[in-house]
Amino acid sequence: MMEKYNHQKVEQHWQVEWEKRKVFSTDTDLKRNKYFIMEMFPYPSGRIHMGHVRNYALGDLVARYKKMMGLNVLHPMGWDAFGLPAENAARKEKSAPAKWTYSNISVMRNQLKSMGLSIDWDREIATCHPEYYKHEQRFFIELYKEGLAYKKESMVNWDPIDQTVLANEQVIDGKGWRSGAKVEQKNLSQWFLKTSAYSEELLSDLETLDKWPEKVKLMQTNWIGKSEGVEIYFKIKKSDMLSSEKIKVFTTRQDTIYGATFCAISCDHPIAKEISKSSSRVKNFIEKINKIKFTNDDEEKLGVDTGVEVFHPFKENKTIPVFIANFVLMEYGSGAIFGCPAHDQRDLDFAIKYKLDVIPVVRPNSLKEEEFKIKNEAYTEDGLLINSDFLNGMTVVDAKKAVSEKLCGSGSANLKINYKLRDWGISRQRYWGCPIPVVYREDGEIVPENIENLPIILPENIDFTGKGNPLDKNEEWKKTKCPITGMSAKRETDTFDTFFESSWYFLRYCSPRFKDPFDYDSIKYWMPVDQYIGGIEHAILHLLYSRFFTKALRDLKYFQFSEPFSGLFTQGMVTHQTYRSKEGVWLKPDDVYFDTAEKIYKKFDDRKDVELGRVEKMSKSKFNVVDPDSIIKKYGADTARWYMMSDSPPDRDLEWTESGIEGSFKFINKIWRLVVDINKGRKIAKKSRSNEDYHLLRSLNNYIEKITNNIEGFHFNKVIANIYELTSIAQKEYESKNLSEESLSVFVNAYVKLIHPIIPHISEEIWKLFGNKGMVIEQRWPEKISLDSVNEKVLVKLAIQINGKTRSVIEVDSNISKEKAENIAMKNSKVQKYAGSKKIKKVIYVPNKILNFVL
RNA sequence: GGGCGUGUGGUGGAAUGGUAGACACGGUAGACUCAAAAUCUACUCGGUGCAAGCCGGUGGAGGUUCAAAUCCUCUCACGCCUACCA
Repeated sequence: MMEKYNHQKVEQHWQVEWEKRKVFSTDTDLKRNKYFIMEMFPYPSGRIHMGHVRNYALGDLVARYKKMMGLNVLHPMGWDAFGLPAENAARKEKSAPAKWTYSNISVMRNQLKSMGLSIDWDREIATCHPEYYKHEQRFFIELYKEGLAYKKESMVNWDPIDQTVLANEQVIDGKGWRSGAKVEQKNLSQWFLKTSAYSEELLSDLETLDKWPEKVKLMQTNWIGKSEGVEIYFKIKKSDMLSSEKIKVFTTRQDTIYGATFCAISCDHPIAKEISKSSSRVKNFIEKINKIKFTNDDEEKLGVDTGVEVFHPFKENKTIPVFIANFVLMEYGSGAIFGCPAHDQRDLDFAIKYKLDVIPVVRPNSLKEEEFKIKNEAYTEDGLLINSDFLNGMTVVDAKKAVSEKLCGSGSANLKINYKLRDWGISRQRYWGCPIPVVYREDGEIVPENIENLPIILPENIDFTGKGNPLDKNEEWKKTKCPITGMSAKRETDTFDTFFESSWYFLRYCSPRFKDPFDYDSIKYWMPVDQYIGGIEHAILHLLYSRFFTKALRDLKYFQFSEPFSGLFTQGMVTHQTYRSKEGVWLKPDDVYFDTAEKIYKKFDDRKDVELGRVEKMSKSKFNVVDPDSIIKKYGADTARWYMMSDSPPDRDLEWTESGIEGSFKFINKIWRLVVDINKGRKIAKKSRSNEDYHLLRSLNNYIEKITNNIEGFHFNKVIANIYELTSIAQKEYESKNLSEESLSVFVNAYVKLIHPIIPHISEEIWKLFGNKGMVIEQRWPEKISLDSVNEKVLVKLAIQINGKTRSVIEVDSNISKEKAENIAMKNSKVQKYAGSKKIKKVIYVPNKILNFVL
């Protein structure tokens, strides 16, 4: 009886061996080409989940493959270690955030190691370590000095009971997630980074990222939101209420200026504030809007006529009313618009409600002017100008140009490019984050710390029993001196947004223990990252901030390149079936069973019917989580890795099924049985090759090519299919033919390398079983073996079609000529039957694929 | 409202203009076994036929082509992102 494959023993053995022999340690080596691959680093929540397993299995496959291709591979790992959960745990379990975080890291590090990843653990970093965050404090000071970091008033979500600032996702239905109190908007002075200074570059450089998914680039493009238009100044008709003389309005549809029947400004517009001082009607309206802003998110348009009027820029003596409207945003453009109801749906809705004029000024090309009427739908398409004086008859494009020229020429407008992208607010009123290195002096001055004084370390003696930010209450820590004058001062108690840490960690991997932020030569050698792999949920924020950071650090002269990640891959989620009771309560998979008689799922306890929920992303609240740790223990890391690659393409969602993992497990064991068998058999086999061997060897060559191409193309599910096929061929050939010792060894030696990137442990074990020296991971990726195959023709299947419909399949020599193929096909009975005496009009021949007779 | 994506067997998915359903899961039957598990073998899109085969078939309707899951037009459904961005 054959010994069963013991995955626990084997996997542990090779993990120890790899570590002992420092196989994955890397160093700068200018003589070799580098390959920098990394996956998004995890938040140390306590345990890894299946999403991590998929992410790291994917990356590890590529990393091992590239290493075997002879590249100098850097594959590091770290921890995104600051964040709110550590503080929540501190409040709940009375454990210090640092202690909680480091203990989670050590658990998760072991879990990741049990996956058998080819990580250079010597480069491990944790962002909560002062030796990491001191560098970003330095960046902040340098950015501040360059004017790229600044302070301004900004609204935050404020929980009045917990006395704390809430993140957007902590506000549920306008209430604090923990206290349930109604969330208020509070104006706080906060730190910002000037991402907007790089809007244009962030947008235009997307074009250089040809190894990024189009989808991600599109999402970033939309987020940056460039729009070209004009700022028009509307002169205000003399009014007692106002000191301002004009209202600045941004538009991209200056061509519709003759259709303007009102102007609208935001509630937060300075003019609105000024009017509200003298008009109680306006004041009441603004207060009402501010109240319903966060409770009522439906899009009802509300406005109030301010009584102020402005002059139309082209129609002499014609005035239009100025409204304050809830749909005009202060944060975009100039916080004021002109309303052209005929050609903007929002303006039309507003005009109908407040009985304002609707003047159509663009008509569709297909309709005459008399036929064209605006009812409840604004016309936003292209067309020809009407009712517009000197613009009549022009196209939209020409009219835009004509209006811009005339208005700019007279000084009543400027060309203007607007971006939706706003500056990045980085202040968080939190303890567990990187302290912002500035002090507030007694005399009111804000002074950045001296770089020599860094790091500003988080205090350890903290009290989490109270409300609010513990740093703010820590008088001892807050008390300091001005680094320049020595005058007494107080520390900034806000900490950085955790996206700050993740915006540059890839750079730190290049020289993780260097005294300064970066060792220039290391950065120059390793950067940019060749392949970055992670979830699509970071398509905008993390990836955009990292791109911004890279450009900002470049401008601080740390290096010369502009983009951090030349290749990006976004993998899909891991999903799982959900179950719910008739009452709609989520059920654990263990609590339900399949009743084979009734063909329905039922609950164990009360035998009631169970409804199959949707297949959804694994989440604790839906009870559809599978724990990687127990899977790895039960089936082994190779099985888990194999399953992660099988079935679904890596960019799509992968559905976790019990039968799927079982199937993978069976296959791993099948591989083992087969190679053990072959190893025994080869010892009594004939020595050298004969005709019988060629089918196996030719298949091997064929699959070396397929597998290599599929790895290069990230078609890992197809790689899996290829290996299934190749294994099955090997098994059949071995059992049915008298193969030689030489070809069996050649086959297994290549096979073991082909499977290595996916299932490295069993691959090493087979390598050893066959008496080889060293390790598979140190070998070169297999190339096709040379075959003196002259003695056997390569036969291919050729489909014979009549009028494009396949009627027969013949086997021919792969390099057969068209004429020869035709001759053979013509004798085919099927062709005789269908073609008969009919005339053949045309013959289409695609070598090795089809031969089509058109009748 | 806007943008993007996806629709192929019982299921996950192959095929990116050239034999639709590779490979896997599940299922059915058989071999081995006292029995079960494991393993191995065969079959598994629908219709029809003893069979060789024939017919239909990639959400739906048209079109281009010798040939369409693939390209074009319209349409339906689902998913994701985003949202009063002037």
